[in-house]
Amino acid sequence: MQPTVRDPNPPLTRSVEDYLKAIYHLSSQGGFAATSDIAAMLEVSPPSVSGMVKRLSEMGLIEHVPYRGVQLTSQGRRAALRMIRRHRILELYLTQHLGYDWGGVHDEAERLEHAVSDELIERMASALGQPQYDPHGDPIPTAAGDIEEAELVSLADAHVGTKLELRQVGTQDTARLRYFAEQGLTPGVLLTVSERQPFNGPTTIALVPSGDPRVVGRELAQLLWCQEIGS
Amino acid sequence: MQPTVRDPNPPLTRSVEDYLKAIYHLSSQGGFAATSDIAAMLEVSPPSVSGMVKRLSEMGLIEHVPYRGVQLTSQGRRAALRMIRRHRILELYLTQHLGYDWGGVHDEAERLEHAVSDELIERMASALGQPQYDPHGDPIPTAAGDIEEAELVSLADAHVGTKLELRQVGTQDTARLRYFAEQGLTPGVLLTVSERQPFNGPTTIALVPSGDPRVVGRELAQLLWCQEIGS
DNA sequence: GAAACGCCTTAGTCTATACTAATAGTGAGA
DNA sequence: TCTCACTATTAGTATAGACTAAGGCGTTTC
Ligand SMILES: [Mn+2]
Ligand SMILES: [Mn+2]
Ligand SMILES: [Mn+2]
Ligand SMILES: [Mn+2]
Repeated sequence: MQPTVRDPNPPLTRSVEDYLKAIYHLSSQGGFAATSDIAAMLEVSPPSVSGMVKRLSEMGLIEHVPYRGVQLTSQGRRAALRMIRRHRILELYLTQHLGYDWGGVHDEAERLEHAVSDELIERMASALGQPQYDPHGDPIPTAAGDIEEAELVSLADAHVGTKLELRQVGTQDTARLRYFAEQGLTPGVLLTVSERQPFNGPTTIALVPSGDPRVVGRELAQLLWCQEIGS
Repeated sequence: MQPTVRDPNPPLTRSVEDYLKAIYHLSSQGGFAATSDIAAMLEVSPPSVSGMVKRLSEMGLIEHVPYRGVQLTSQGRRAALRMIRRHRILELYLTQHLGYDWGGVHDEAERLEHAVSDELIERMASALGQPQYDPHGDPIPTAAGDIEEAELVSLADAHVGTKLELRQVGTQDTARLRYFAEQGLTPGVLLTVSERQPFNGPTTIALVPSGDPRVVGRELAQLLWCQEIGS
């Protein structure tokens, strides 16, 4: 009788699961997730992130390059996609079957995603007819862990007349980020492309649903990664 | 700017909520909940219970009489009934709307009860038509915290011909408890009263659904608290 | 190439909750 | 009334995860 052996594969905790999701989202555009960005997304202090990063890499869930950032291992990616599947199915189930609106649904899913069993998620998925998109149009990963890669287009390249959802802002520059925020250009915003001036000129857009116009120069437009909203 | 003031009313943790539920169930027959019974119910060690008991009484949720046991304060009772409402509505919703059977539903509810919002519970209750009983026939407390007191009758007093659910075993004696367990007489078991001998004689019952007969002497029958199953 | 600034990490602390080992109280029987 | 067996509590330790304060690394700027 040995003095208690540590379980080599303990279930992931709520914190761990939320960190993995944050890292997935922050590194989805191919790079590293920075400590301070993870901290901002999860509303914890940077040292808390450093501490968790150490644990996660010891668990084999992430790869850490000191002072650079982190990336998910394939094991970490699998775990992150599992949580994203749960989150998105929950959001859809709550809106479709329990009358939630887009607003309230995210916070509820953020807590429930850690408490539901795989069985419950699959029962909800069945009740929904094996859906592919959540209420916000985001793709739902399959139970096997495959996800439709969103085809993002920079605003500078988007065709005039298309309707877009702003999905990612491709800079970490504080001044630019602050400017985008002032303009109401934050991830999740819907817009239509009104016109574009020739010779690398600015793009004019209209925000949805307000209709407010914005004129965005080419340099900044290249930083705004958008997803076309299906018909 | 003071050095961080402790929130005087932090949300209850999952552990605290489960302790309160356990204490509620163990002391429902009017007495104190014993440390070792709480420990057994929650599958933790007795010292863990002593530790939690100290915290809960500092929070004003229980009253602790050292070496005797604990009882809920009215605040603790309110919190316990809130969890029981959640648990039972969840169990009913999962069976009615998502095809769960009696078996799987309890564990799922045991986790979800801590993660759902009041709003979600009330939406489920609405979808179920403000139900009064869970899938096991247990009464669902109202949102205001009222619960139908189960009218328990001891097997020694139950009328011949009635169908009963065994709800509580009114002893802590190990030998008697062991004997009851051998006989399959544990809380939750369904039975019908077949006959009773006169002059304080034994009661004969039939287990449901197996039909197996049991003959229970008066002394023991007085320890078996049952609830009549409605028509 | 040095200085400065900003981001990242380390060091040290705190809380909640569990555990084991040791001690103390209680009530049933001798 | 005393003893013993059981139960409860205390003491001490561990882990996850958060925090603040302090120090280290790298990039930008001159
Ligand atoms: Mn969401
Ligand atoms: Mn979450
Ligand atoms: Mn249950
Ligand atoms: Mn529970």
